Amino acid sequence: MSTICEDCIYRSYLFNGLSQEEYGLLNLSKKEASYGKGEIIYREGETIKNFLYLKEGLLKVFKTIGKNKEQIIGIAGPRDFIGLLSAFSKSRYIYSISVIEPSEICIIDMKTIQRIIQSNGSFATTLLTKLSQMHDQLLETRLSISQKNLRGRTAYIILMFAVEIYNSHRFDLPISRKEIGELIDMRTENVIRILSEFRKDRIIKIEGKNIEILEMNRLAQISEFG
Amino acid sequence: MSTICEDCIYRSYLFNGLSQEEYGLLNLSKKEASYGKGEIIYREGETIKNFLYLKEGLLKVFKTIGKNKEQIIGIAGPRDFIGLLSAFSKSRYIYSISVIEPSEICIIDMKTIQRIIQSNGSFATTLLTKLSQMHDQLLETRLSISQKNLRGRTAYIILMFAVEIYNSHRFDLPISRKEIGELIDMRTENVIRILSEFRKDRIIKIEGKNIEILEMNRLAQISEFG
DNA sequence: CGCGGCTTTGATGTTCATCAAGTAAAGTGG
DNA sequence: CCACTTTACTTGATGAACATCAAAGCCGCG
Repeated sequence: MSTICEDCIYRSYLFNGLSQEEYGLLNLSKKEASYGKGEIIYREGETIKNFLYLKEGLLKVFKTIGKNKEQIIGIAGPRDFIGLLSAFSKSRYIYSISVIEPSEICIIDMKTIQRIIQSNGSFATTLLTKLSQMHDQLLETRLSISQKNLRGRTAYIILMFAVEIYNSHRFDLPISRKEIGELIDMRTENVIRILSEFRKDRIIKIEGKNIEILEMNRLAQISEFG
Repeated sequence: MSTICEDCIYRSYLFNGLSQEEYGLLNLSKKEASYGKGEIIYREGETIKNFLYLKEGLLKVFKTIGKNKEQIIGIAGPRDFIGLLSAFSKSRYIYSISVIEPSEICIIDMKTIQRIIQSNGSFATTLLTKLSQMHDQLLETRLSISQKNLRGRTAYIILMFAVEIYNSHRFDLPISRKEIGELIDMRTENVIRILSEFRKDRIIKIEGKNIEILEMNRLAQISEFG
């Protein structure tokens, strides 16, 4: 029950305006796959063969450092391209990807993408734009985090989930306290401590994984500089 | 006394294998400019009109944070593309660039680049690769720095200058202690303190701006972890 | 020659990591 | 399904790493 790319409601604008022939290539190459919580989609070091597009779900992009330690680079959500970061610069992935929430992924052969780049200049330009935007944002996030103190980082990450991922002032944290720490360079203990502080200060309500933001403005201020 | 791109000995491999017509476009559009120490090439926020290529010299890529505070993102050297980071994702620069060492820059109209992307798929692919590599390395550097303690960061930056920029175990630091701090997220005082430690431990010789690495291996170990 | 920015060292304070210890929750195998 | 093990969560106490403050010498530049 595979959708035809031309008619796909999840389709990224990246694939708008292709020729009939190019859509044909896409449909021929394209596969779809479902992944469950905790599954690894690929590991750092594996050869890149495909171009991956996340239709639905939530993923974690990370690196393994030493033993039992992970550095989380970012969270990928619906309509994100995955592995695009290394797809053109390396032959092997530089980060690993695992599933946070059940995900639907479109898989397109890299050779097909290469062929479309060759035949379609607008596609190439749009891809350049997309890639640049992703990289910009990742770097921006890192620079931003490294400037903030722990309270600022914690506020920042709560806002990220509320605004960018769930678009709601109330949501369930999809990751553990430990993983939050790995994402914003903090120890687990401090993530917990500061979340508790925010609760005591009545900036958020928090019960297990569930978070409700009570004072958006104060949170934004703490994130900005607190 | 402008060189023709086809014959340019500084030419990046990015421009290899263009057609006669495409070289024609390049030569028509291309300008060259010299900049002296301390000059600002462009500021964060300015509209992007050109594609810049550094033939010779050394530049500093940075962001202004608050008042009198800068975050240095990286150092650009010969054969680097400048502003490529924002060129495709934004209409305005997101970082500023200033000159550390006298520089020679090639200036090509963005429209010309766009036209070549349209007409030449290989060029598009190579550009995608180049852009990805630059971004990868920047992000990698940031992640790396954030994992290290201050001694590790200081060792890392000395090695970066020695290996990537000057390719020599003896060189003059092109930037101030303060700027080193802005590059690797440290206070000026701590940069100085740790450089002094390294001297006392006979890992480096240091006299003003001049640095000589005495124990490359120990420095590498400290950078790696310690 | 004097002002402002860079460099250096020492003293002090704050922030955050680490250690420890206990409870709760979630897998796992019999 | 229950006992068991592991992993996540939480709080407090302690110490190390780093920022901040202060003061003085140096250097380049108008």
